[in-house]
Amino acid sequence: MVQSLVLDTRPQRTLGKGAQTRERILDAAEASALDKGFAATSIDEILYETGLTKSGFFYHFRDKNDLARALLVRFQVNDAALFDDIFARADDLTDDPLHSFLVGLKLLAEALEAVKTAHPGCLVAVFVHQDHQFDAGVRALTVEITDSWHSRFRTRLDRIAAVYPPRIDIDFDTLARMAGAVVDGGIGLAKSMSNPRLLADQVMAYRAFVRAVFLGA
Amino acid sequence: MVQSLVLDTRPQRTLGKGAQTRERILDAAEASALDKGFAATSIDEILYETGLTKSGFFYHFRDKNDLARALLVRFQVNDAALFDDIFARADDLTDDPLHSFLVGLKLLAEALEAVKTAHPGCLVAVFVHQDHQFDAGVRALTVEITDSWHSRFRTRLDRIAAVYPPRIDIDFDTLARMAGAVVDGGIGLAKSMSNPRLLADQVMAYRAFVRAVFLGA
DNA sequence: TGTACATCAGTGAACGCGCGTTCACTGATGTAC
DNA sequence: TGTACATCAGTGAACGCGCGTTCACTGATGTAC
Repeated sequence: MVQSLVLDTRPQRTLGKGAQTRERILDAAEASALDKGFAATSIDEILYETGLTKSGFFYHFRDKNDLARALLVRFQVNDAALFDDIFARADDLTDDPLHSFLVGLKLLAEALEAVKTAHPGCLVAVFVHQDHQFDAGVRALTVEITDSWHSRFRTRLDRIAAVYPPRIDIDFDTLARMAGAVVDGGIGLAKSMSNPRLLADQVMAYRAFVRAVFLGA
Repeated sequence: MVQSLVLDTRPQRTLGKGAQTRERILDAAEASALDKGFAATSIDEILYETGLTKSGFFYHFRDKNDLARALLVRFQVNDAALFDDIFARADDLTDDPLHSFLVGLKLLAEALEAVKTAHPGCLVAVFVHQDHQFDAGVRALTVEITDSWHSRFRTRLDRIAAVYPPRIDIDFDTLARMAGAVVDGGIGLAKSMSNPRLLADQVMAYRAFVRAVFLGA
């Protein structure tokens, strides 16, 4: 499914006081949720991190479910920005859709490996694995994020196939979704083995597969 | 990381009364943990499913962490049995290590798709994403399970390479771990999209990659 | 075969703490006239 | 420019429920002699 891409989510400086506090709450909640899951992330803990009082928290979020939704919305926005940024840089380097995609995957692998925190994790994965404690709005968001990854990759694959006829018989929807699955699985792998390198390796393995599909072995 | 393979974990009939109750507790806990995470799985809920009283539960498990450990131990055993079973069947069909592996992956894809529950999920993934609320014993178990998957696949890949020189430049450790990553990511994907087919598709995509590595595109 | 005792597999009631949530209130900042 | 009022961004205290855990006790089964 869809992936971490732990981003720099520090609040922009143009935000007002309230919005800044809100971002600080989200930062603390995200860190804790990635570390031990959202259910185990208590509001008290967030208050300790942010120095707020309980009522201060509830001024910004109606309830804990509202916090979950806000976390995913922010992730969605930042995630999309990172993706677009990386592949725009790749497009600048070459006009060839295949080579641009391969460059983009390499940049993605580097970005994921460079993530500072020892345990990068995928917010969406965290929520998916704790599915049924959230309301429909939260669940719909995880689907939306997953879908947007899929369609971005799918579009790129179609553009490549127009130039390079595929050498391997594989459904493009599956190949597109595999990117998300590999990143997600790679995050879990890197997390459980405490080795961020393993995530980058998985992305590069996916890249090798895409290369083989369009260029042959 | 390592993967679901939701197995048939019904208690064997040779178990004594106490052991049977223990299995029933584990069944209920596993189902709930896969659905909404282990932290959100309350003991009360397990009691409701099993018809026990609270003290009945604590007769079998010292505390909740003890339950977590038991869940992973049982998963580890059943998971290994399923793996061995599937690849033994594949070995019966052919002596060629590559074709046996490809058959095994196909059987694995089928087994994963056939899982009855609408939301198959990976126990290990659930625990990895809730890492830091458990003691060191539980964390060590997730590493152990992940490692055993890796070494099983790695062994098979080495045996294949002795016969089929690889056509694609890829590290075998990474390729071996990719199996777990793809299954894990595929489970998340299937879960968030409510479509078990997506998991089987991912396993088959991995299979296509392995084929390309050793047979070319 | 009967009796004594030990272990197994629980019951029932209570406890206290932490959790998410509410509510009445408040000082600082912004806006209208 | 001063005053009135509204909104923003919170505070402080309390509440009640559910959670994991404990403890004294018990009926059924197994084992020794």
